[in-house]
Amino acid sequence: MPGTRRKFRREGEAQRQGDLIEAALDLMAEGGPQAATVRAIAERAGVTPGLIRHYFRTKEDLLAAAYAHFVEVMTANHRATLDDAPDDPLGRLARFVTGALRPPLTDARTVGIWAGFLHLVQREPGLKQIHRTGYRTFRGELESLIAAVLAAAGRPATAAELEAEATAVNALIDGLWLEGSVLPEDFSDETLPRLGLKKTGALLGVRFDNP
Amino acid sequence: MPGTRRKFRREGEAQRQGDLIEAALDLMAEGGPQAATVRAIAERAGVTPGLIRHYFRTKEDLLAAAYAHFVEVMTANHRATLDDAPDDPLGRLARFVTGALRPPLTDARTVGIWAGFLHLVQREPGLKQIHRTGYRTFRGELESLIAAVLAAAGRPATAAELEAEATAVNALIDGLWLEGSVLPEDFSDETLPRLGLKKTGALLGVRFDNP
DNA sequence: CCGGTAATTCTGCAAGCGTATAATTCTGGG
DNA sequence: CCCAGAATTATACGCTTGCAGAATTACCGG
Repeated sequence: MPGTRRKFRREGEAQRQGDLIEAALDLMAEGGPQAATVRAIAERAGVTPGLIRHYFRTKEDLLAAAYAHFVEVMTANHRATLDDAPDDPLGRLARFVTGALRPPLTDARTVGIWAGFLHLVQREPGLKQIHRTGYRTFRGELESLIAAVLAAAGRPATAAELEAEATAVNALIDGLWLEGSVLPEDFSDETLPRLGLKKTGALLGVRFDNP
Repeated sequence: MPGTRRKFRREGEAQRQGDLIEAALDLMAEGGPQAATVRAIAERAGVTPGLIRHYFRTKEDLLAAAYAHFVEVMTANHRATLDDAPDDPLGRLARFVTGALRPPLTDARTVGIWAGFLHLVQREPGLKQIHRTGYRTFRGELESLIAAVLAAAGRPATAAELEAEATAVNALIDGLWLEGSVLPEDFSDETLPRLGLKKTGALLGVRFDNP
């Protein structure tokens, strides 16, 4: 009975690669590295396992591509935060901070993917480089936003001071990101952005008037 | 040739369980869940795989015990931070914050274990409970330290204010813990505790005089 | 010094893993 | 309309995994 073979439709390379990457990220978010098996990824993408090797030389290649995509999307989302931002430095920093503490940047999926990849990122130099670049970009954006705020407040800062301020605000955001993602039931929707904004003000010695 | 069988020494239950737990945590820190296989754990503990089943009903049981131990040790280390602390509220909070940002509480091993267990903790209610309890303990300690500092400064806080302050300081510590552990080469030994202390002061509106 | 027993090792198994490759089926260009 | 070639599925292999149970060995009490 030759009719038992599964029907399929041909899709473009970009589409299939994208589906596989998305499936890999979903599984990594839900169950960590253990859940992101070749067979599970293929099934989630609506495809048989063999196809993965047609688009990626190895599973590790697929995971590397997935991580790169993840970092790119995160960076783009952070940037998009400033799309409809006002012109004044305080307003821009406020958008950036609050945006970082709302979905899709702060949620269980994001931290799940982050944790799932952590060991792979530490081990593979290629992934570590991707991680560093993404981190530096975020950090640089934060630093220039803070520089503008301090300058507007008439308190220009040296490079070292600026670095310290950015590290602290960065840590505050990361910590709230972590807590809000791991224990989401402890924080209702807007408490995280509000708290992040208020305490960023405390760190920098400025006041954000408008919520 | 019956002499090929491996020599061994009998150890007490506590000793062997402890060795297995330590081995599991080491492997989890180094390579995540993928590395913490039954065979690898046994080898690291200097034992054959079968013995694990003599002391733990299943691998999951061993991992749960390992995670519980990990949380206990972390909690004990946080407490020990206050052992030789001064009496004044500012000094006590300073000890707590700086202690949390130094080894063995802040290092690559700790965050590796934390990330390695994350998905298991989210999935298994038992582990989630252990995590919550550890988190609440840390958080409670921080809250009472902050309460004492604010009271001494003549600025007593409501429960809600206190909770917000503790959440923020907690986030700052967590964020610095994360960055310092994942990118240790970016922070020399004492910058993390110093920065944490200074910025905790900024968050609470107090000054820590003595470094 | 010796037997009983619990700690430990050894061997084996079924399932799942990533990968390789052969066999099919869809689809666009003539 | 059809056929060439690429996209996709199917099958198979060797390895690793967690788990189970039988076989052995170290140690304690007499």
